[in-house]
Amino acid sequence: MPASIEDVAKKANVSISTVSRVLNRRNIVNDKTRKRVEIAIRELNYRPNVFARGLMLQQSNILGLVLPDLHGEFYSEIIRGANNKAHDLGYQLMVSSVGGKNDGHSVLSAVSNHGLVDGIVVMVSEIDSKAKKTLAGVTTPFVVLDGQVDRVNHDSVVIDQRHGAEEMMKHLIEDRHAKNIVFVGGPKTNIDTIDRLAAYRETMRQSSLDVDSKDIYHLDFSYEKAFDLGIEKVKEWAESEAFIFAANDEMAAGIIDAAIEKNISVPEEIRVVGFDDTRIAIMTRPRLTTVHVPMSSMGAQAVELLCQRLKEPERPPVKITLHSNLVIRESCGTSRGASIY
Amino acid sequence: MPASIEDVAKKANVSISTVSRVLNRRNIVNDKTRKRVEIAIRELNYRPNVFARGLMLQQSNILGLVLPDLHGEFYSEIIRGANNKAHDLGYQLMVSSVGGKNDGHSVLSAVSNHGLVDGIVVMVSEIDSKAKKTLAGVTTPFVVLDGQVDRVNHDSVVIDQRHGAEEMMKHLIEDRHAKNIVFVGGPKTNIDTIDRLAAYRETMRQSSLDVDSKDIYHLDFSYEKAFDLGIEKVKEWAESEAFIFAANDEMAAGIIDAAIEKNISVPEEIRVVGFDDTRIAIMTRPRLTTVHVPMSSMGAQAVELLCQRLKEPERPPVKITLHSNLVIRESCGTSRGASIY
DNA sequence: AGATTGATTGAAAGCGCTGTCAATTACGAT
DNA sequence: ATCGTAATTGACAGCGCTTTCAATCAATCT
Repeated sequence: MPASIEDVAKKANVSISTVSRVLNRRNIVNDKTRKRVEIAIRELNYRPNVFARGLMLQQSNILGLVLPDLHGEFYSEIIRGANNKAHDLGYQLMVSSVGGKNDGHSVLSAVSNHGLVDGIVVMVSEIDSKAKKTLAGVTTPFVVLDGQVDRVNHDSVVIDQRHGAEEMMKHLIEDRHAKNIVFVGGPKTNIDTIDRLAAYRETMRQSSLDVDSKDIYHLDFSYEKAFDLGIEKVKEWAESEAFIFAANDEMAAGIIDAAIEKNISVPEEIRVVGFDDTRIAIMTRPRLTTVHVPMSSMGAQAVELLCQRLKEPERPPVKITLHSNLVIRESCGTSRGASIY
Repeated sequence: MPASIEDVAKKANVSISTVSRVLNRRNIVNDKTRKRVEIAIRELNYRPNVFARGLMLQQSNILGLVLPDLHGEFYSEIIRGANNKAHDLGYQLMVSSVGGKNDGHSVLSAVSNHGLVDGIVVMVSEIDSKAKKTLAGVTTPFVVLDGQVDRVNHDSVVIDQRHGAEEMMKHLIEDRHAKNIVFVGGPKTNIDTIDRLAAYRETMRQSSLDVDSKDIYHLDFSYEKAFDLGIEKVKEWAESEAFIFAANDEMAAGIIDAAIEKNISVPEEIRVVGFDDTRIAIMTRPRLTTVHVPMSSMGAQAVELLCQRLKEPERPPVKITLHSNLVIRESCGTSRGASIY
């Protein structure tokens, strides 16, 4: 139904080769003929068929983005960043989620081996050996986002969570004189949780503070679970003058709300901090002291890196590190340089 | 580089036709040959080339999702719903945003005329004549999501915002005895704003309440702008015993926080309600009375409708209406059947 | 004028796959 | 054995595009 290159050629009274040339390397065709062809193209509303083109060129100008999940602002910001950058660079983005009902590996291989996408940005939140093996089998160029794929010699963009987390811990300990810090993390196997917890332990050790394993909780990053935990523990925490370091803003919000529910005031009686610096952080009262993670940049940088790789397949792998940093608001005591939003 | 159908044929000692047959209609080929071919396929790790296939079949199994924006939970939930459904039905999803730097029309036409996607879900938040014209030029099957594309005879899924909004207004007026309701909407041309405002006006009229045009504000759906407005107006609103009907939860949250900032208590001094029932609604204190909009269903249903259309191109257009409904929490007075989350 | 060059164009060979149609084979019936 | 029929397979023509490679033509040079 749609016009083909042949239709254009007939209409413009040239061969399809010529049409193809004005499409791809317009400069090498005579001005007059080019004009004729261009008019024909416009009149027929002609668009090259992606498949035919892809078949010849073996490329689609489509990039894949594979995420562990699509839930929450974290991922949606990554998508946004990736999508904008992709468009800027002339690519389309295909988003897939590995979580939920979809079997992760099947999705990944669908996106990749398909041969459809020119490259993939993969975000793996839980690196197990299976995931590594899957990754190893992927023939399409890809970059790893925020996954510590150890020893895998690949392009990657990671956030230096350690830095932000340590900054936060130091703030709690040095500026706020915290003695007792409770860590509320996501699942044990989750990469971000592992990193943030490592920073927690390390800083505690450096400051000669004991870490009681009872002070470490593994939830699922959700407001609800954190709220429930808060309801149960918040009194106890208040008595022990605890600081709560939640591994994301949502859980921090849940704990704050639990405190309010239990008539425990924040930051006077307990202090709560978050991670990610999502919009939630400015919507809680008090606003969250948290660690800013450049979410949309992550997506954008990963796409950019991927495109560079596509241009220079032989280039040695690059690792881009994005920095996270402390943002002080009010959920952890009188602010020093607090930002309103 | 990757194995082609010919490689498989050679390896299995059959013709490419036979390989193609085992790929597509396995039953019509002899068991023994089929086994041979299957082994060859596995050994070569063969995957049919999407482009070649697409070229023949003129279909890609890719669906496009075009959104006005990618910002915020509303869209991310739609993506999630659409993505899951698409996968369930054997499709891949390609997401595009029309907002931001991307010129909307170019994106739309890129996604559509490209011929890449088999169908599109388009969400248009601001229907102007230009948008309509663009839509009219799209040859790929598409369904319109949440856009009142008047008189355009198309598959569409819309939310019955009117219903939810009216329910809300009635709740305010009848149960809460509101006399003075302020409407805080998004941009004037935004479809959702238009609908919600219409319901507002209509209910006010029915209840013989005056609507002062000074009580209608058009912001941009953001927390920040609403917060600023709140800071300015909240005292005044408290004095006039106003109810604030915000057109989304984010703005409602902004206003509540402004009230807190100004030491005005919610819901005692002013009452604020939202729209959408995003996660924000349970994170504010007090929690938001709001209108629940089935966001992820919207995405899912739109995709499902689109796939049906692809199967039956000649079927008369279908319009699916999703219902929105009032969710009573605490931001508007003592709750009657309030839910905790 | 005849030859050489460069600019411009067209013809045709695929890219990897599907589907049509004809050819081959197997097998039971005559 | 011979035939008819059904089951199975292969040859080949495209799908719409890019890209050599050769052909054409005008312009320049000897």
